[in-house]
Amino acid sequence: MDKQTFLDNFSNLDYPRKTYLCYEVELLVGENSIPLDEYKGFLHNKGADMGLERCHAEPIFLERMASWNLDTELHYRITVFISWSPCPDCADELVKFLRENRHVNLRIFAARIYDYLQGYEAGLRALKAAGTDVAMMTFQEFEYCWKNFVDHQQDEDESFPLWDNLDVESEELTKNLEGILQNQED
DNA sequence: ATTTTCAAT
Repeated sequence: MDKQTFLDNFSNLDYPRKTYLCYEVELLVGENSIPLDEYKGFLHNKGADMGLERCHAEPIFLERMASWNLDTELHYRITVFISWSPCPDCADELVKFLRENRHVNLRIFAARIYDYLQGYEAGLRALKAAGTDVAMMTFQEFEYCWKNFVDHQQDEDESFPLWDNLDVESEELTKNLEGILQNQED
């Protein structure tokens, strides 16, 4: 991914009107995990521009996961870094996928909480109930994505240019998320 | 004083 695209979209201080999703897959063998680089990448939602039907990032990702045909006899961990947390509908779709794919374990790190649509809290709780670890991205995850999903070309060692208040915002969002996930109402 | 949310004007 382009540097500026990453910084613009994953900043936890802004409100971009699009969503990027980075993903990677590990094969779990006993206590070991083996990265499967062939299933690593990123995507973004489709807008209504250019006549395309709009689609959130998650359905696109679900389609991609299904196309991998991961071996049902094996066990995988899929890690997702997404700039906006899943909306209620997408959360339901993810839960449905996880119910049908017990060999897949999902972790989601979100840069920001998408709290625009009603029922977003219940959606996030449903994901957690389905066994997904849902957490906010912290410096560690931002830096990890910077190193693993951003193109650096000549500057291989270019360090992650963190922004002011990254940690403050991340901590605040983490508190909000924990409150949402602990709440029993649905 | 401080919006913005997977666009559309």
